[in-house]
Amino acid sequence: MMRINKLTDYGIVVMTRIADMDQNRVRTAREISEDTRIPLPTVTRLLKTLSGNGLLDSQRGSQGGYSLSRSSEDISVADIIETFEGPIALTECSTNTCECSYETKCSVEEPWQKINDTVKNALEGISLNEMTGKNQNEGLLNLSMNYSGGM
Amino acid sequence: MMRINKLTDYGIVVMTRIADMDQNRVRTAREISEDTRIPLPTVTRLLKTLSGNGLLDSQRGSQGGYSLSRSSEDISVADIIETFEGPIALTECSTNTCECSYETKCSVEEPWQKINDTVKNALEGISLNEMTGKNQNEGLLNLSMNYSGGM
DNA sequence: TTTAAATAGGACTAATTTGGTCCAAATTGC
DNA sequence: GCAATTTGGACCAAATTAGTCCTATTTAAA
Repeated sequence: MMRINKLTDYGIVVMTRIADMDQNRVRTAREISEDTRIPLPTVTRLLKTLSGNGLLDSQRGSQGGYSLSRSSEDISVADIIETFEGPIALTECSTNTCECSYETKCSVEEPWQKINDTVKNALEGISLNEMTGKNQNEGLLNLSMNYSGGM
Repeated sequence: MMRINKLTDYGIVVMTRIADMDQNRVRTAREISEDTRIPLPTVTRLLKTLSGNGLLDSQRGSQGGYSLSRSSEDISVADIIETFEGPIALTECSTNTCECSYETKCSVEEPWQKINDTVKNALEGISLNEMTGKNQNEGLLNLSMNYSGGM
């Protein structure tokens, strides 16, 4: 059903949660696990991935924890997805130099590029801040898609 | 990597191939397999799915085969994807009545709706005709995305 | 009326990916 | 030194996906 992975989904939940909380204090994996009810080992892994990719800052040791590496306005949904799934691309064709096994595929390559770009733009346009509860029901998420193609 | 499934990808290749060919004659699974180099059993299955979902017309028996059920301008990439993967939705949350296991997830639901709509619109905007070799390099695929959101 | 060429439907298996857990090491503050 | 954390990586179980195969049905033509 053309899904993002469950872990990516959790990743967004976790990031949203961190963005929602007081920014003056780091959050431990345990706290986030309790808040979100996602099992601790899984949260641990999510946080490691997120900090490894620079979306979170981490502080080790006692009193350590995680915090956003930059403002929630400056983190996009695309950033989070790419952290877990690599470059946003619906087909293999569009990522690397296409090694299509079946010849016809390649005639299809260019349209796919554009499709992917569109999807990517859409996801880059949503900031983490917009995912938080802070600005609910204010119609802040105002996404439109103009298609002016056809023959 | 947020992919569509391989079979869906093949499905698009197969549809593109059929659209590319002479429309006055039906095509057999065997022919399409030879053209695309996708193994016959797999092609067979793809074609069954595509005709079962109304994207192809099928004619049984000797001299039978498959043909587009409507003009290639009237078949979108979204149609093909949905045939293989069901409704286009990046998260489970957005398909059915959300049964989120983790409470925070739901605050995230509405933004996801919009994200999904955007992706869906993008894919509905690409016709099968535009995927064919018929109109290469004519800049026919003119997709743009306007994001007018933010705080 | 028989036969050959097709599609239709569904069961089944193998391969791959994903989700989730766990352990040992390194770091830090008290 | 000790306790609380993150870090890194290995590992297994579960779920999904890809691919194959078999049998029935339909149709055109010899």
